[in-house]
Amino acid sequence: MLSRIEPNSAEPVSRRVFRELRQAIVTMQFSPGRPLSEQEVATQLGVSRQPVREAFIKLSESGLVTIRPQRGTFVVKISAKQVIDARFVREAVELAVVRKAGAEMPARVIGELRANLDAQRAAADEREPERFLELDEAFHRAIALGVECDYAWRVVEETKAQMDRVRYLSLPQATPVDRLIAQHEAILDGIEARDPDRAEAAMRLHLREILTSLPELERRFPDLFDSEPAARSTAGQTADTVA
Amino acid sequence: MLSRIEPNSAEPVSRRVFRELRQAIVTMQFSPGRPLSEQEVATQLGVSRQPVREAFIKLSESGLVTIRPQRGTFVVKISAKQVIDARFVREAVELAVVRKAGAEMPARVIGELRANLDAQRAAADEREPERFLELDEAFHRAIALGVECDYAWRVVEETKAQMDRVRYLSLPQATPVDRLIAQHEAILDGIEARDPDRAEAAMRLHLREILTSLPELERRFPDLFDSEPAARSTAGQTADTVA
DNA sequence: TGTGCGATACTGGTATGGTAGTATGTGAGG
DNA sequence: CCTCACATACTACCATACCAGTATCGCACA
Repeated sequence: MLSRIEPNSAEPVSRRVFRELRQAIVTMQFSPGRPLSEQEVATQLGVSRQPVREAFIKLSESGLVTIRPQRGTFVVKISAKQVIDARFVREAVELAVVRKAGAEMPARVIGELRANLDAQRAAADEREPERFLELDEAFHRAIALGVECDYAWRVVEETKAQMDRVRYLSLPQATPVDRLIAQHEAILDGIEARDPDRAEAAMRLHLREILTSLPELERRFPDLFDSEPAARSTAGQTADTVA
Repeated sequence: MLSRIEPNSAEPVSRRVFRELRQAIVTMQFSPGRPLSEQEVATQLGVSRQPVREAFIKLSESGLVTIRPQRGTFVVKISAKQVIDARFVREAVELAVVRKAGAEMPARVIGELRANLDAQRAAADEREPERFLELDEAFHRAIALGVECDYAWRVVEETKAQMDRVRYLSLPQATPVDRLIAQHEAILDGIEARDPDRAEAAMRLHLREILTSLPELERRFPDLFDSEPAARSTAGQTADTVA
């Protein structure tokens, strides 16, 4: 399941473990609810428990696993509320970003985005959904970084982690890729036309897309979803302020 | 400087260390640029290096320290760009939240917010700026949680970490607390009037406030600020996608 | 047959030792 | 006096060992 970590040096082992596990989780190779043992993962990857432990900490910070002391570490189940909340934040941030892009996106980046769009079409023609997902992410990232919203993109990336699992879950089904590409084009048109309102509207429409498949998926895969939306005992470090 | 960690049990030591250090950093007890040694912090707190190390990891995830392998761990200097970026995200999220609040905030929470506002005035009268900061945070949090935007608040909390250091830095100077309270009231009025546009406008005005003091502070405390905005080598886990 | 208790095999949390890499300071040579 | 090499004192990283809880399973007993 997990490939052994070679002493590639240069990059810390803990980071590699983190990347490996993160990838496995968002691509649904590790089912929600699955227990992850420090010991087990460590032996499978051929490293000690320590780096694995640190990777677990980062994953829990990202909200992908929950660490229950003395009990175990588990891949968090997909929570409809969590996905909706993440989408809310993502929409808020990306709308602000795309407005900025509509106002001041440099021409050079617009060219890159056009090229990316062509690549998306190619990936769609050749029926390579995974490749399309990569290009999709790159498209959104290029918009954010194009107007120097690095931190904003970092936040979006985190919210995406939640939503990506849903996307991978809906991959086998017919994904209306053409539809998504058309939406991307509308966004880019708005940016190129220097029309923040149009760009924002197009982006808003685009980001609503994921909500359509959510109820269907929750019905089809009930055991992958968190049954009750209560009990948020995740990572949330509480700033202990008073009322 | 740091109080020893008593074996209070129940709560993991690493979490307590994290809270302690985080507090020390955002309140500027630990100056930006200051080196933090695992060994040193561990002995000062009377714990082993391991929990300290884990706390460092969480702090680096929050962007409050940078871990440079084999070199050292340092409190990150305040970066004007970083603050501006964080503010951008915070504005995007909180505007969306306050719009939602303007549409569907339950009356009960509005009552709580009124009470909080009174407490803010009391704190202002009694010249207790730190208490005011607590109430300020509680005010914003209550708005977010009032419309069940838990995750959104979590994101805001993270962005706040960056901005709070600036606030603490500007505390000794005359802080126009009355002005802030008036802005809070305007926001709440907009919510109570069920007028999302008004609430959003008030919130936007409010969140711009921090930008006013930033250049002044950067001029007065140049050594606390990152000289050049380049070299973002923070926590950013890269999703290695192609162009 | 059903129930409760206890041994056992886990879990994550903490402590500690060793290693590789980096900065720094010092002394020799120009 | 300046420059460069090398010893030394750090650093974070990784591995290992031990600890304190938790769940589970089986056996004794009602």
